Amino acid sequence: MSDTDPKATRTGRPRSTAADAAILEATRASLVDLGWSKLTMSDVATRAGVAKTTLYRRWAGKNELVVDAVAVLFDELELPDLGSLAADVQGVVLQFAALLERPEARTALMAVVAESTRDDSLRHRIRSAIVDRQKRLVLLGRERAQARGELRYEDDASAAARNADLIFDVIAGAVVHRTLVSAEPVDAEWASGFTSLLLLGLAGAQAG
Amino acid sequence: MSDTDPKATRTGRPRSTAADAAILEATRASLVDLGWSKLTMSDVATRAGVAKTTLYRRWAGKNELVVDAVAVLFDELELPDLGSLAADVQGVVLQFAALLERPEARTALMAVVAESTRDDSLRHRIRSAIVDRQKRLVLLGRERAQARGELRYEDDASAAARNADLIFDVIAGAVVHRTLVSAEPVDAEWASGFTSLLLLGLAGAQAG
DNA sequence: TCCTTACGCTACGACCCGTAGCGTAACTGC
DNA sequence: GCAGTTACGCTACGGGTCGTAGCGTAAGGA
Repeated sequence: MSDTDPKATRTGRPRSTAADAAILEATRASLVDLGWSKLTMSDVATRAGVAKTTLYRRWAGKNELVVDAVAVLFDELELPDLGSLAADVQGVVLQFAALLERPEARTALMAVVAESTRDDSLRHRIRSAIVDRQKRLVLLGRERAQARGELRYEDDASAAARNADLIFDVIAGAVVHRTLVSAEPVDAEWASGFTSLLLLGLAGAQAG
Repeated sequence: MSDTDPKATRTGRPRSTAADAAILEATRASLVDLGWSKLTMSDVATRAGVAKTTLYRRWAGKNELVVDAVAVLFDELELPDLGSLAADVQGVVLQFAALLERPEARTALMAVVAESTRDDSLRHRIRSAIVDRQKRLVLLGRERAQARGELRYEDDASAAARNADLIFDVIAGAVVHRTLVSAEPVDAEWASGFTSLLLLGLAGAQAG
């Protein structure tokens, strides 16, 4: 988690895994009740039933703690095969939107990203704990679409990687912006319109 | 700004407009030097050469102050007519990306959006001070594209409005996500790929 | 049994918050 | 001019959080 030594056989009393779980759970609960800005280390410690010093033995501060506490939420995202690229896109959009409806995710995601603009190590932690876990859905969806014949297999591997990154930023960015900046709901209608735009383009979607 | 009474002829000593400007300037400078999380009201007051109480007479707190301090940056965005829809899209993408390169914008934008998830009045302030000032660019770009014959005029006004909102979220969301979450540069190459995707769609861009 | 590490607890200085109180400054209406 | 009104700078304050240090105790490994 925050250890530098993942598998070293260390002597002494081991860290309490129960405390780990209690702290992360307490952090999510505190995010729901208080939100990012009013969440304090003391409050989390009290909720988790541990001493404040125990938190600081595991995490450097609020930023790192919250990233780890929220990261597990993003593991819930899945990409069931809905039979077509359009259906897959719409499905993942609605799933991601449902995740962003959860108050602990809403308040934490933008906050830690904001912090990460001035903290490289935090940015890397967010990337490995959150961002990369979403990106796999794009890669999986593309594979399926290629197998169905909906998309070509790409020759240039680096161009293909750039393209996957682009699509990832477009999908995730649009949903996040709609939900948190515009602050309007991502419902089936919006997801449908977005999917049309993504697949057909601006002119194509207007014609269709 | 934060006054409820815009034009009433009020008696007494007027608020110092020099102090207003100094405070907002000091806020941006503090954002550059310290970032959102380490910016304090005391620091801003010191930099601006005013008393801390003067800040609180104008703004309820850090959130509102920073929104106003950063909002003016978004007024710099323009949409010169570059002759085609593709060029206009690419132009606005690069402009917005350049804005997000500025450290005061980077660190402030996500932070205030995160705060706004638990503060309705702050969300409205962000909307009127920042978001709506970007949205006009989408409306203007569509008008031009329609005049050129690149896009149809839409019959249903509400559908047209929904569509503009969708496009706005896609463009702004993608650029923000690329810049602040993926933390990779929005250069001409990326802007070009994004524009192709937006105009032609997933399959169309791959073919072109 | 020793050794090592984790834990809970307490206490601490440092800092920031947001407000109150005061005397002074600036502008308006009579 | 002279009141009346509002803004300003300054000081001070209680309340809260931060992150750390020190201590005695608990829980494993050799």
